Amino acid sequence: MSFTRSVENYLKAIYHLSDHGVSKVSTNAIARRLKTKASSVTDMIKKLSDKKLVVYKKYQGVHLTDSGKEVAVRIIRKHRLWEVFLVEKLNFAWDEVHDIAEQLEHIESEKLVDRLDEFLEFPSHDPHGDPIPDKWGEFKPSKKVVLSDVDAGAICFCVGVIDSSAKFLRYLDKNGIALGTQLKVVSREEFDKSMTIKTKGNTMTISKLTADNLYVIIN
Amino acid sequence: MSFTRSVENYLKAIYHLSDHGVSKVSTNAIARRLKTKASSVTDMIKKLSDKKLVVYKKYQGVHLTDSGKEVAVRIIRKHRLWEVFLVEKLNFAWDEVHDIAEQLEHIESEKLVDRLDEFLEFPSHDPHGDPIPDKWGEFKPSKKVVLSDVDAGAICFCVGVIDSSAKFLRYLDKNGIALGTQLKVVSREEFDKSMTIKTKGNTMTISKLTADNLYVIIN
DNA sequence: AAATATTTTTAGGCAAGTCTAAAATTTATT
DNA sequence: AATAAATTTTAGACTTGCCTAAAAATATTT
Repeated sequence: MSFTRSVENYLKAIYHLSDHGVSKVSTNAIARRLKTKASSVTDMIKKLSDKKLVVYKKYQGVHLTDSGKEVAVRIIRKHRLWEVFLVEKLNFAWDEVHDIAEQLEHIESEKLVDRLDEFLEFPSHDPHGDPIPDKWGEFKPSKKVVLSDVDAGAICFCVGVIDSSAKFLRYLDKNGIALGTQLKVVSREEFDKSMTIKTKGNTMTISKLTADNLYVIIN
Repeated sequence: MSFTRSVENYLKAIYHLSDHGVSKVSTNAIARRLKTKASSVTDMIKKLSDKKLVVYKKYQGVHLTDSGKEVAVRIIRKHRLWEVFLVEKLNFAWDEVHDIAEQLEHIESEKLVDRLDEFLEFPSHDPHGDPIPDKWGEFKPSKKVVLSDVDAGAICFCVGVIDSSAKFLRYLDKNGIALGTQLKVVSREEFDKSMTIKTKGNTMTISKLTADNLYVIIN
């Protein structure tokens, strides 16, 4: 099965808007996300419905069928793998890669995707900390959380920031925290909610503000 | 300037058919190459002409303008860089990469192309031995020749075969000749046109038939 | 519950790119 | 030079995906 770029984009949008294909999505929500008009969305939804990629009842919104979900997940897998490639291999910053990955995700070749996956050593998450589905469309269980929610003793790795100001990034850099940095939460201080964490190089205490702005994956 | 995929494909086809944009190309030749109908080609040619990418006179064929040539070369650069990536980094065979590169060549991002070029260490030729234009659209001077045309003393590297039968490829493999293999022509025998060549590993004599079927680039 | 506002759908149109069939032009052949 | 053959162009139609404007359905206020 091969679909047009547009069909793929609609399915991906619906997938994201429906919380992994679970709930129903309104025409307007799709239009907003794809920067198109509601009438265009209605047109396309009818086509998707004919192709059995979504279930549609007039005025009631849509939801993905299993095969629609499958297509969406395949696109997401490609998008995230390409993002890893751009950041890890071509030294792009993690905030530069989205638009390029948006194009690369439509390249058709299963062999290419699998080879890329292998080349990147089967990454479990993209540079934004979002999980990468495997070849069979399965997501690894771990999920992105804010560092301040992590219990003492846990080992995790840094996958993203909320505050992406130059100031904050510089602060992290100075302290040896970067994308992919492994860290262990040594202890948490009840009083001011600060945390002591240990990286490969050193141990340090960070403020609640810092911990609130760091995304990590628990190993 | 950004063009549709279709426009890019037409320009690339015309470039190849016109011997690097030099001579005029007929409607039918383009149709044959793009597996489309002559009438479709006429339609598109008019649009390309409106955009000043080709010069067109009814019934007289087309040729590329400078800006048409520029666009074509940019696509060719991308195509060939991606081919190198697929072969060198993702371990594709050189005869598997064309269709995938055909898709990748349309990805739009100058930064991506330049980073890829750097990542691949500025390759001068693709896996088929065709030269890769640089960032400014300039081709490196060296060109692909048949090994039997190379003078004694010259150092070159293998970039392709004419006979791509399994038998021939196996023979080359057995003798340590592969894509990218450096070799020096030690001497040429007038009598039977055989050649003695030296690779990193060993020195051997090859028949005229073999030398006739190997493409090399002279360093 | 009626009136109003919002959302969604329909109807009709447009641009890109393709097609077939027929007409125009050029090229080759007798 | 006239005719036949091949090439190229025109004319008209189709699909995909988008649009605007108006109508229909649903949701929200009063």
